[in-house]
Amino acid sequence: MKPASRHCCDEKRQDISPATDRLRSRDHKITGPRRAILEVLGKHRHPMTNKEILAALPSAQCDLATVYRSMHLLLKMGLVQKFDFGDGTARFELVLDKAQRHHHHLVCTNCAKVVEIEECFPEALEQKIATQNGFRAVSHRLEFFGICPECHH
Amino acid sequence: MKPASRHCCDEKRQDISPATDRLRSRDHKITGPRRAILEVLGKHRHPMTNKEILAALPSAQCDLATVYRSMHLLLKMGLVQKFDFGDGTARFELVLDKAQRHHHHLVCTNCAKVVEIEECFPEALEQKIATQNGFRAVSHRLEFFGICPECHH
DNA sequence: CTACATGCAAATAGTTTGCATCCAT
DNA sequence: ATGGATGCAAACTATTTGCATGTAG
Repeated sequence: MKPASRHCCDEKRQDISPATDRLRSRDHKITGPRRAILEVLGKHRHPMTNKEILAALPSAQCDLATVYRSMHLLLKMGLVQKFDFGDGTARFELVLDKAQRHHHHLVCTNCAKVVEIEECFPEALEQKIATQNGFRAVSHRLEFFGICPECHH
Repeated sequence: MKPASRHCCDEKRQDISPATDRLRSRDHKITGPRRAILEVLGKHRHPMTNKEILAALPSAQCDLATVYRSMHLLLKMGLVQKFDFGDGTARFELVLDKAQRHHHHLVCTNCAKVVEIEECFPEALEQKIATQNGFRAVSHRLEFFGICPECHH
């Protein structure tokens, strides 16, 4: 995945107040970096790496370590979802409502274009896998890869 | 995933000659390290990290870099399959016959026990996802996570 | 005021690579 | 003999952490 992911640049940006409210309610401070990071995530609604988030931050910016720490916090609070496209770099997406909580992606292995996928691994099948093996609290990690329309001549 | 993955130690070890034959046929040398690595993979039939492979090598061993280079080669030759359990470390499994080519795993997030899963994402559904988005050559990466029987008291 | 958050730099961990030497063919 | 393979060390990338300082509440 060489080029930075392509997004159909940033439609509907989200209101991040539900996120800041949640942070405040659990005694976390709403600092400049945190607010800026949430705004970036609310604006770019695609999986972003920590470096991409940092680069998208308005002028002043903050330290990369702060982005990492913020993502840890947001992840623990359930405010972002973490994705793994198999290239050794974590990506994050803001989660503000239940609806968008669990979903997957279709990634172009040539240009890194990302499409959000609503289909999911069949619940009944997952349940069967869990039961057959005596596992509890089973979840899955699923991403699709292929060549996008624009990349096959 | 703190502890090293637990395996129900190493049943049926596989004959690796199909692999060495294939390497030779494509003008790759069968060196000591390569043979040893293939034997380790044939013996431990579970996803192994490069470090685990190195550690499992008989006495003399070789350099970690050689393990990495060997896995690249074996992957390119289609002789191993690469898995990503989301902990930032690649894992590999020997692939000697078509049957075992594509499969998934159920991983205990507590003790790292790994169970091989035969179920797969429904082909028709994947095809639909590909078509709907105009993608070609679509594949998927899928792993299951949960708590194994021995880890829930 | 005070605990939590941040910046900075150093430390980790996984993986890759340059280069001189070695060895399978 | 000879080009690919290896060992060793250094380089890289992503991520984490210690510590002194800064600031939200």
